[in-house]
Amino acid sequence: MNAQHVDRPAFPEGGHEHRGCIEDALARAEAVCRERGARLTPLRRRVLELVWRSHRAVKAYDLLAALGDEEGAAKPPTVYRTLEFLIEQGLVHRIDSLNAFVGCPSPDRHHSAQFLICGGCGEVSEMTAPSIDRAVADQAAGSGFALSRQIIELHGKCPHCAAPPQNP
Amino acid sequence: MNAQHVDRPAFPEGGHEHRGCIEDALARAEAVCRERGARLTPLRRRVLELVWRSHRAVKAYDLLAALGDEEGAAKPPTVYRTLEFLIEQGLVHRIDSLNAFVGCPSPDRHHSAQFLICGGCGEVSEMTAPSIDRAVADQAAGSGFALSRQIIELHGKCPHCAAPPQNP
DNA sequence: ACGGCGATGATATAGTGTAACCTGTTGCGG
DNA sequence: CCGCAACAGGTTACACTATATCATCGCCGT
Repeated sequence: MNAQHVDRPAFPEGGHEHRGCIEDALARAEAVCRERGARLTPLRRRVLELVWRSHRAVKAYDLLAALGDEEGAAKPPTVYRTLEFLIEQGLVHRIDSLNAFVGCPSPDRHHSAQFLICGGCGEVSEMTAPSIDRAVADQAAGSGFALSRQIIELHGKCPHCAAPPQNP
Repeated sequence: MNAQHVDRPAFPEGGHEHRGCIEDALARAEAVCRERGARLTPLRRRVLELVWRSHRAVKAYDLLAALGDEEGAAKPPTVYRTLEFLIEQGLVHRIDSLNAFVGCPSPDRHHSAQFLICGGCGEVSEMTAPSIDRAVADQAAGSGFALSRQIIELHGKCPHCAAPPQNP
């Protein structure tokens, strides 16, 4: 079995074979949609692939441009509708502080998510930290607040960008 | 001494005397700016007052409209520059998930903040929860991530909106 | 074939934010 | 007083983000 997504490193090495990431993401998307009876149409598949072109968050209008390059130019509603579907299915997350979108590495299970966003390389790493969830849930409950959705986006520098560029 | 801002309730009662909130906010702003040598000009003061008209997050273009109503119509850059100043001084926070702005009840001290955002009445409550800060800092450190800014916006229902409308 | 439905296309417009440049004011040193 | 620097604010124009609305297409079941 392939349990790669369980202990994925927070930020992949620069030289990693990214094609594998894309293929894995598409395979998981196929599986998830088949299981749920959701239709992963060619357009949706293509947009998901474009989102996964990097580990950075992608802007809607960059997707638009990328789609326009290859076939009949897409229009904004097409892209936003497609993203809406992908988000509903948990295949993509929206990063509010960037107005941008990033692929979810584990769409097969429901999960809360926190995002580490590197200001250097722009890469985004998703994590699910029970300790954060617990602290948040406790605080909300303590205020009598009925929590429905948490947005946690942490900006800073990833290990590669924070490290001084000197070599060993 | 007035220690009201220390144990402020998460969401004020509907019938509270809001004029006091505004006055307090303006007084704190005056004090903070005087202390730092920052200039709280009439425009900045007016915008801050408009932000504090409610405990909801205010959109930039609503501020724009409110300013336009009363004097020579303001233009977007004016509002955004003013908000930028207020944010730099910690007098206002930006709520990224709403593209909107809310007054900070305790601008006198540096603090991380988490926001409870009610989907019912739209009110926003700021809190500083050390337990959340700690969990976040631990997780970031565990990933080798150098944290610089955290965005934590919690959506749900405030106690007044979550409670069934029945009476005792 | 027909109707219904979901996906996509097309047009238009609303909402959010910034770049670039200019003007006025303030305070300070010469 | 003059000139300068620094900053606040004004103006124009534009870029970017997002949604409303209506039309079309293709698929599926009857």
